[in-house]
Amino acid sequence: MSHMSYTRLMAVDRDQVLRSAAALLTRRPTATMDEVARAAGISRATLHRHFAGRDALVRALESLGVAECEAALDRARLDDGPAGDALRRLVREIEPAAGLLAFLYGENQLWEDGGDEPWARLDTRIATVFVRGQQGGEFRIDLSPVWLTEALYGLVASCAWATQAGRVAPKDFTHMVVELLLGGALRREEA
Amino acid sequence: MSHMSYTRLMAVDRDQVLRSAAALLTRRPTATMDEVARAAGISRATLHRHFAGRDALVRALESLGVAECEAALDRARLDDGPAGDALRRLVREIEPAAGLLAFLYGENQLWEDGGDEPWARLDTRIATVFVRGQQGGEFRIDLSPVWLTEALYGLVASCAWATQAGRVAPKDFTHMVVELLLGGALRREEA
DNA sequence: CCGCGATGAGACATCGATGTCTCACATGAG
DNA sequence: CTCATGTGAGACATCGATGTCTCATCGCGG
Repeated sequence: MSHMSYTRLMAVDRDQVLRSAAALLTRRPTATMDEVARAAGISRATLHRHFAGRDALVRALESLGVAECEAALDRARLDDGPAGDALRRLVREIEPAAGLLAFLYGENQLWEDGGDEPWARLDTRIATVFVRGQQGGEFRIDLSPVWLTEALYGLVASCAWATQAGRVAPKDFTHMVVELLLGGALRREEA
Repeated sequence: MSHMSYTRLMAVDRDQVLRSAAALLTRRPTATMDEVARAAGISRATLHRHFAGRDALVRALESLGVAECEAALDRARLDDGPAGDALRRLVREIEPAAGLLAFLYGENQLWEDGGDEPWARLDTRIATVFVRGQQGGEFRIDLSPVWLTEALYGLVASCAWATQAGRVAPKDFTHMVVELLLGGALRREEA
């Protein structure tokens, strides 16, 4: 069976190529197809056999990012317990994908026409947590769920970049993002 | 005097070109030099007479952004009164430059080697406010001033993009940024 | 051993953006 | 009026990245 031989002889794992591409493009968003190939340990020709072009590669990375986010959302069990705790779990689960997310976040700002189709479901699921927190009296209602969702993406990306630049310790990632998003910079009143 | 004639005959104002370039690149970061020229109402040749190349243009925009930020910091009187109020004034004063800042913020993430020279002084001035707030017991101390500074940039850029995408009302810009940065999503205890 | 299929290396054309140049035109100073 | 200067329009070469192609090689199954 051709499928059998394909599976067995394919020396390079498509998913593995995708991972290394994500790792490289996270650090250098403008990396060349040739650099991506070398980073994956394959030739440019083989890379092009897996992904028709740069657009296809980026779209594949987008799918990967969306999938990892969906998985993180699932693991975070957003509907359980207090919304604040749900958010903490979400950021903790999403941290491993933060670099990839930051790359895709920056990439999306380059496209005038919002190609947001793959992200719509994700946005909705996240915004739902904020809505739940607001309705339960846990979150303030003067910050719209849409903005809170956007701010979450922004803080994750910012912290990922700051981490890569050495301005934030990797071990503090979750704490910095979640505590700022939930509690803000002000000290809580010692009531 | 050649200087006289230069000043009087120069139909296009260099600063005006810079402004329109900022406005365009804020919306479409990948805009062509030709598009930038047309947006400024001049030809590509004239644009190139003012700025040696795209790099020079971007660097000029960076200088403009830094200058506007410095001016905003001055107007905000960061050393006066409670640090929280200083932050509110800062975001309010910086809002007009938010689009340009967002463009430059995204642009900086594309360059592997941090060309942070122009921003260092700015970062320091902003971080100083957070330090002051922490020392005065106004801000929590588990979020580093460096991260808070980075988060401020990130939230400003995120809100600028969200505003452009129609996900946040322009009139809410300052409130959304400053309230999230200072207070976070959680409701304050009704102590 | 033979042959198939995947790979690597490289040549090649293409394409978009950029930088440079020339030339004609318009406007204001003298 | 005449000339100088800034400008617009366009041609032109260049450069980097990309997409496509060919060919030799290697590894494994038959």
